[in-house]
Amino acid sequence: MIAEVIVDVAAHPIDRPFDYAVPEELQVLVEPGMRVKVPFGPRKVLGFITALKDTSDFDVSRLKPIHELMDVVPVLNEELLAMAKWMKKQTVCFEIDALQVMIPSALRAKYEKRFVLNAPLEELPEPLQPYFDKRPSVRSQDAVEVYGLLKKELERGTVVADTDISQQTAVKKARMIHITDSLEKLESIEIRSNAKQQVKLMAFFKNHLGKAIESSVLQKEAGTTLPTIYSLAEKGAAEIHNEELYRDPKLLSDIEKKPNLQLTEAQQAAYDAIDAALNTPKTFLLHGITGSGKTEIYLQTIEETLKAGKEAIMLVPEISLTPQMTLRFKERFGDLVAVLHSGLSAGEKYDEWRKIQRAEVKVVVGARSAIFAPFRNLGLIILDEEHESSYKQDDSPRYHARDMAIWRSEYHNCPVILGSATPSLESYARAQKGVYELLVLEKRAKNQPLPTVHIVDMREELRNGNRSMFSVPLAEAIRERLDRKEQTVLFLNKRGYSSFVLCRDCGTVMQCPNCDISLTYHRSSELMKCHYCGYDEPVPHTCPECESEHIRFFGTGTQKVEEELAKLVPEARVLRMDVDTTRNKGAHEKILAAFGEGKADILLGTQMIAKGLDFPNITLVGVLSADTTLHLPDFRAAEKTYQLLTQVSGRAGRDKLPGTVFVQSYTPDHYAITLAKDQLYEPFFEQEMAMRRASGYPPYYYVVNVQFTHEDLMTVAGYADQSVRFLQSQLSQSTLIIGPSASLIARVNNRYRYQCLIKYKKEPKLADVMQQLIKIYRSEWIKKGATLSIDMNPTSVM
DNA sequence: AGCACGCCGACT
DNA sequence: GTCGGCGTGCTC
Repeated sequence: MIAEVIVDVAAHPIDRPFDYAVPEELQVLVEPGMRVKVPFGPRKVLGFITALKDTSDFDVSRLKPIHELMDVVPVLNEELLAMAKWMKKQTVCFEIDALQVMIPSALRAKYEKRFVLNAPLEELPEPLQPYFDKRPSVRSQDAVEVYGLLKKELERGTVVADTDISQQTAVKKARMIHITDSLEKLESIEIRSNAKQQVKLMAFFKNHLGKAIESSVLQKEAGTTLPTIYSLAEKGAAEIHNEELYRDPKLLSDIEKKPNLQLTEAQQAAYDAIDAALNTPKTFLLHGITGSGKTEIYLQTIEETLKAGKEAIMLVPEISLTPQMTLRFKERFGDLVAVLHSGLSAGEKYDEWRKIQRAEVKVVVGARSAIFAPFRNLGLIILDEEHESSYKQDDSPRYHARDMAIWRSEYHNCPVILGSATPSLESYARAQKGVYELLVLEKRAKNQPLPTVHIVDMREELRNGNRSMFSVPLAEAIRERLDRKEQTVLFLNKRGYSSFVLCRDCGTVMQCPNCDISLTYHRSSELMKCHYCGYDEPVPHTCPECESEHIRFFGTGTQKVEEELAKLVPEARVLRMDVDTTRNKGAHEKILAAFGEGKADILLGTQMIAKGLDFPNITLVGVLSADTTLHLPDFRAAEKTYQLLTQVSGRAGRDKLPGTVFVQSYTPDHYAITLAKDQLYEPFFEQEMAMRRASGYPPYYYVVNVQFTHEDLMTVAGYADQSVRFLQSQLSQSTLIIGPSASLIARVNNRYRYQCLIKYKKEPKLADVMQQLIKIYRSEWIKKGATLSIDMNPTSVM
């Protein structure tokens, strides 16, 4: 028996299956999808079995045997193995990367070099002996001081090198105390009256008959110690076992089950359409304005799916994956729900994943990578906020969760729901063409009116002599809310406001010496940091160029606004939410909870407050500058601005009190701003489509971004130029190739970056041509220290 | 990617 | 003479 193995080496020449002999004793056990340890050249690596067969094109007598089987149950099933192959083609990535992204990070291998003793200890030179006298091997990193000696011994053969392959986390085991369920038995046990500890514990036992409690929890709750527990256990009051345990971040027991809500007519219509298609691989685009009750439709269609004995995946953007959000699912589906999000430790994620693999849960709620949940009988996939760019992974494998969802829906014959208040142009265009079925919710579920949006022309403010960040009408509105004890949310677009140091005499902005980007001022550490390469230096007192002392610190965007706000309304209680104040685990939730409880009048924040903020007392939303996203050099700038404004406006007036929104802008007539005012999606779509058609961008054209990096500017420019010429010769006439040109950030970590953009409508040879380009790169440029990265359908081209 | 092999310069 | 620099080529 022969196994095809994809080994854990991400490099072009290795990116294909290697054949290995399956040892006799493993033949009954092996299955595709299991991980194996295999010899690969002079070392050992981890790999995935992708197929089993009886013959090989390779010389069978030279096949090496599998060294060790890492799993008893496959970690990937046939579906996911097939999906990885497709993903490799689709996204131009290594197959091993596609496989790795599908399993929890805890199962990914860690490699550690070791020196293993291969002769009697006495044969080693004296200084080496202490390293081996307790153990037969020593970790490479623990023996740095004696590398020279070890090298000699390696040559003599008294010591051999080896790689230790381990995974990060294993199954968690715990000591569980099972209290007997028989009160009689407990009462029959005699305890000496001076054994006070035991008496106390016995009382606890009597109150918790038949329960199983983890030993450490029991010790805390009952105020006892392990020996006491053991003494009672010996008398028959309890049994003690070591058991596998899930690291359950939260106990579900206190969550109250909640019934379905009554659907509105529009919701019902959408629900019926999906319900009728539960066994077809159809994609729906659910276009519902903010607050139109999309989630209730999700919940009820999931319920139908479960009734049919199938499973469901619910994807949400990472930032909306808040406790309130997941609570709604747990209220409906109880412990049939697994939640996967970045706040979990690797071990916790692994446990949630195991629940899915063992079919103990039926619903997964999670961010992007939850699309790989190893369900076998998938009945429904939902992507909420489908336009979010976080559904696309921005490093290899550069996959889009939407594409993966549609692939799985075809495999399982089940529908996909793409939900959004502001669909991506791609999806809406597909819905118009009939590729997706469009479902529309035009009204808010509780029939609240949309908030009133005022656009404030900041040029006018400036002309009237107002140079602050707050326009007169916004400032007035804020004061009004303070008087009425209502809440305000102020939204600051972080980009464009990042904090830098500027010399007011010569205009110098401090730059990173390794990257073409300005350094960011970090107040907490008093350092200037580069966000691209990690470089830092102390904050200067004088300008490094002209030695002037007139240097100005532009504080973090939100910090600066906070200071101005304090001048404007000194009496207001302000909560600030940005990367600085949410760095600690749980800080995000704490700030939101505090705001929800009315502990502050104003919440000031960046992107992260645009989503999921749902408090009845918010009646005012201020967007301090709508322009910052609008003028980014990216074809999606208008789309992103429209989405953001709609999203942010949706935070106001979600309950009984009507909401008001102020959008400040220097370009108040731009269609992305005027049309977002009344959430006129269709007209926005039409207008933006016209722009895209004129400039040849998605959805009219597909885009591929090819980026090159090299230490030397001329070299990388040369390679980019050769590539463009090669691509032009291979691709069809109608395909446009833009560039090569320097990337927006032309240098990162002392490497110059060049890119070109391929825009095409139909290009059947594209995958082949990209492979050929990789071949050229492999045979010539890679040796010279260049890198090449290919991004199919990038979300942004900056 | 990582590791071994192999061929040339500067040291004991 | 040997140690060690990194170019080249292979990995079932």
